[in-house]
Amino acid sequence: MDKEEQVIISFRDLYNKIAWVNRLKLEDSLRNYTFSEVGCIEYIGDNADSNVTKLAEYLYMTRGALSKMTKKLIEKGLIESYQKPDNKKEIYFRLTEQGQVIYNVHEEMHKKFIDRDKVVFEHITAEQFDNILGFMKKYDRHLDAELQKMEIEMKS
Amino acid sequence: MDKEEQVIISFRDLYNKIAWVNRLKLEDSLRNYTFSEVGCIEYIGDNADSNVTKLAEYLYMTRGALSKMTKKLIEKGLIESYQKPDNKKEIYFRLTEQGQVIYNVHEEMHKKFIDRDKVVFEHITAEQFDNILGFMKKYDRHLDAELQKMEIEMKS
DNA sequence: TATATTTTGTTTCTTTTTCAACAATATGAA
DNA sequence: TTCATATTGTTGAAAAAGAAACAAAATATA
Repeated sequence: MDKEEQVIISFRDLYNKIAWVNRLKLEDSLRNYTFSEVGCIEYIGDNADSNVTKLAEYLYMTRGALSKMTKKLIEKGLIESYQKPDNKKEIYFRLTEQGQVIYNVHEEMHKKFIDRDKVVFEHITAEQFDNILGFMKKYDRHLDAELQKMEIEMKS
Repeated sequence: MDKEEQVIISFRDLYNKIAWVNRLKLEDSLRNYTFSEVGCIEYIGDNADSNVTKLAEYLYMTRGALSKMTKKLIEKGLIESYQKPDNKKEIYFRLTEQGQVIYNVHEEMHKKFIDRDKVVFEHITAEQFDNILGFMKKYDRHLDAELQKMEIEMKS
């Protein structure tokens, strides 16, 4: 296995472990909400005028799934929907006060995760940080190009 | 947002995008199998004496889910189960010939992904590679310690 | 403008996954 | 050994999520 492959594999395994640990913690402190629901609340709290389509893209789920999820969150009183006078099609969401409480709990947890993992970054220099961030940006752009290729293939 | 947080967020977003792109490609070339099923076949192909419990840990799913999934894969003729003379409880899996075909397709796809992303690693020095791998290893160990802490908390 | 195409959100049906209880077996402790 | 505890795999019911078809509205095209 060459270095590239090693990095990619380690990258995947590490991400999965991080996600797993954080998910356990998160589901422990927000017992009545699923991981997806918390993600949904997080996105709505961070993005004005979020709708089903954007949520689906962010969470890598179908619009159908998010249509149901937002409906449930409205019933639970965590979010509310609204529309704009010039658009009768799109339906946007915002947090209610109760939803904001959940959002804040999530935020706190998120900060705790960052804090918990600070030690790992201890001996990393500013230059190394920039290297890593630069690398990830490059990878991200590369994938965007790949996705565009795939879209073109799909159409033909 | 400080550098640590930036790295973690970018890391998450990048991973999700990689997983998304590769999943689309994979589901396109293995149309009759779900992503989880392919992961299951991959693990069984790579690990001797794999059982429901190990599969569940690897895929971050429940044992129940894998009990059903392996049952289905047996019905489809992709894997087969066996036991050892000295253990009447544990049930192990191995690939059938047909399962090996799926495994090989997955392997090829995996190689293609690595190859597709080679350009991103072009200007990375051997030293940088070691830095990155070292960092990920450190992070991984850190999380293992965290998981152990959580286990101890659970018991009390 | 008129019409075709695309986008958006919802719904129904089906599949996947989880949850939680369970029996069978293995392991550990007295 | 014997008995308590832990592990393993399975099951049925419920929840979560995907797939596909659809209507309504927005956008593009002619």
